[in-house]
Amino acid sequence: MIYFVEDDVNIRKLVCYALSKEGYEVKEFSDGSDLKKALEGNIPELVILDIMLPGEDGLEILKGMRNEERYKDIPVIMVTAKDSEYDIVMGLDSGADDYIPKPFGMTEFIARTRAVLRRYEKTKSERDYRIGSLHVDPGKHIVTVAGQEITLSYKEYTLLLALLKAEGKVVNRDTLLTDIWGEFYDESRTLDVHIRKLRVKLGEAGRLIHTIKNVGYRLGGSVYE
Amino acid sequence: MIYFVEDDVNIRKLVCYALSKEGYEVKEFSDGSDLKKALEGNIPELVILDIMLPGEDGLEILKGMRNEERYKDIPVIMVTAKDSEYDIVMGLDSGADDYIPKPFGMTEFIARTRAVLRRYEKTKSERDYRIGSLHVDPGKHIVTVAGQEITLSYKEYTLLLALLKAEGKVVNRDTLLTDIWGEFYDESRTLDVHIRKLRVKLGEAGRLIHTIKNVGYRLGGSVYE
DNA sequence: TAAGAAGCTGAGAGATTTTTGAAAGAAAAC
DNA sequence: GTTTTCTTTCAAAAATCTCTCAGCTTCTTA
Repeated sequence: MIYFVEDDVNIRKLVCYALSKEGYEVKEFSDGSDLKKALEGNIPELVILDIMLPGEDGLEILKGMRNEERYKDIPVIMVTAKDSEYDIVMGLDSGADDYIPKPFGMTEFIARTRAVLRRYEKTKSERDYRIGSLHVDPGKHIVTVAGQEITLSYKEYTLLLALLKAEGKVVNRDTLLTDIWGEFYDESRTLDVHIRKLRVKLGEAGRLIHTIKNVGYRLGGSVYE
Repeated sequence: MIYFVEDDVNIRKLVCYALSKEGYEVKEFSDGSDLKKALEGNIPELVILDIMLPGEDGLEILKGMRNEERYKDIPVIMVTAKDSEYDIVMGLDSGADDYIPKPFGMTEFIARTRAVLRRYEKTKSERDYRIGSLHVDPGKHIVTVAGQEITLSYKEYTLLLALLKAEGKVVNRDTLLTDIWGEFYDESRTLDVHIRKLRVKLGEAGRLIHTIKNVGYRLGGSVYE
């Protein structure tokens, strides 16, 4: 799913048409506040942002996104008529993944979109995780230990996935807390309790979760795992 | 290290100057065959390729790189005077990470370079340290000596990392004290005690930690280490 | 070679951090 | 509206870490 933010109706329709003809699903927005509402519901694979917008401009929206844990990995392409170098530099430095100056040809537009998505796919790749006897299929939402299906609650599952995504690297307590609980819980034992439940439910695979005192937790990654 | 391939001497010098002033190390090449030789010796962090080149052109070089396992993850920026859409599309579709049309301003050039490198850094994992039989993976927080995993406490680990980061250079007692403990501990034996624990836990690799009396400690860096 | 300085060592008290079991509070299912 | 399940809190217990102390060793130099 691609989110496209642009106030000019003609351009919007044109681009959406072209993108969907290429097989992409697109949702269009005319300003930043609409986009924000939509982001709360769903995380798109790519956001294409006009810099010149009524209300909050594209750069500000971008900066806002880069500061929020949930949104900061979404690739963003900036589009604008102001093709002064200054804007390009600002956009790239604020963390845009690419920059397309108006007027643009549709072919170039599509190509850049595809390039950014390709780059993104390379890191993400939706696949199963297998570590020891643990097997998780994120697509199907199924967790298995030694062939036995395990039922996890929502938080437990989210936590497990957060650890899996790190691929054997340590995940900070804070990172987990803010990613899963949203930075409110500071001094609470909530995380520990959930880790424990996970360990228990995972049975023999529970030992894959390592505590790194004063830092966080790590799933797998040891020499023999 | 950035590899920059461009046949026009003036542009080459200009860009190299600008990049090195930004703190990047740059090696310049006037054609593809020179680049290829260099690639065999070293993997750079980024290759910047002119499309128009004597001999093999930039697009072909890029395709060649993308087909070789060793080279296919190196980020590539294409540069060219032909800014027809066709070239852009071709460049991006062959797997270029960005595209800069000539004539370009230096600021934009640098910004795009920085953006691509930043993106790349994000995927590239932190480097491991290997000295003798000691192996430290900072991402996983795992320390191994001769293949055996070693458990270190937080302070021990932090101390080890501080020594490793110095890459064989001596680290002052004071530096260690202030970096790890925060400048309060002046006359205490705390540091000595932790060094000792490290040495003991590291076993045979413990001898890598050298005491430099009156100065501090050094990890590795001796002729045969 | 003796005295002083700097670093090493083993033990252990005190502090910190994590784990745990139980239970209250919320949310979802019935 | 009640039951069930999930989530969070709480406080005690366990595990582990950190730092200090005091005697010992090694090195330096006068």
